[in-house]
Amino acid sequence: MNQDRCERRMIHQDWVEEAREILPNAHVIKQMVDMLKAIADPGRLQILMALNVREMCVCDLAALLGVSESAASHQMRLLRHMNLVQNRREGQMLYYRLIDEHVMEMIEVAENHVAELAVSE
Amino acid sequence: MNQDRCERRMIHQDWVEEAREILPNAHVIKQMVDMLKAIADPGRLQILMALNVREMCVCDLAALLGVSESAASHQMRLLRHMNLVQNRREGQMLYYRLIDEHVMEMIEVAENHVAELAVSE
DNA sequence: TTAATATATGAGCAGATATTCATATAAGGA
DNA sequence: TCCTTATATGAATATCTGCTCATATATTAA
Repeated sequence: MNQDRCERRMIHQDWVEEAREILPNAHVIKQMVDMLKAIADPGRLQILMALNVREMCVCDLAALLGVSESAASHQMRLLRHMNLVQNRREGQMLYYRLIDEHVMEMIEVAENHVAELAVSE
Repeated sequence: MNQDRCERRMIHQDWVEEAREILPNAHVIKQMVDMLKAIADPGRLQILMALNVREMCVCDLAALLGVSESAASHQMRLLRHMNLVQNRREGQMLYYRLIDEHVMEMIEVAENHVAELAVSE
């Protein structure tokens, strides 16, 4: 098995053990990844950036991205389940807004990163 | 077509247009998403956090994650192509290290986010 | 109550992504 | 030179993800 071979070939066992100690547990890693995955999609990223300006309804977001309302609604469900957005009903429409300030912090870091890439190219 | 229906049903055309103006262009969005996707994976996230402590070789990283060296090498290629890590040869081994400071900024925000989730639960 | 609008949701499909397996390359030692 | 070790890589497979389509729910108006 590869697993065994790798155990035998592990070069710096002390480094690996130290790394294991500083790494968060599997549950925390999963929560971090879930949040990152929520942002790591062109559609959802644009939705989050748009909602940072003002709340919007599903049809607006669908029009913004040029996708069906069903597709937009699926994305909003995902963001809702990740506790990144909330909605407010006004008549027939649901207005979505951001509820998490960390998301925009991360998006800003990503923007800065890309801006620096552009300079260094 | 759904697309047309949605255009017809767009509720706040002015909001949508304003959102379009503040959104980065498609190329920038893609670069941001590529970077986020690179981090949004349990294996790569742990690799990046481990490399933040010290450089490591592929076999160490494979052992750390409990995956084959081939799988680890594929992940490293991806991170390399994203310009997030660099390697340095020392004899037969390649030592990988971080070359991007934004990645850890983002990972720290994600960590804080999860820590706050834990408090509010 | 019936019809229309706005959104939600489940199932299924298509495209993307990660892993495995086999093979290739690069360096060191015999 | 030949063998071993460490890593890289292409192809195939398996899993995941996002979209579409059909249908359901909730609200408003007639």
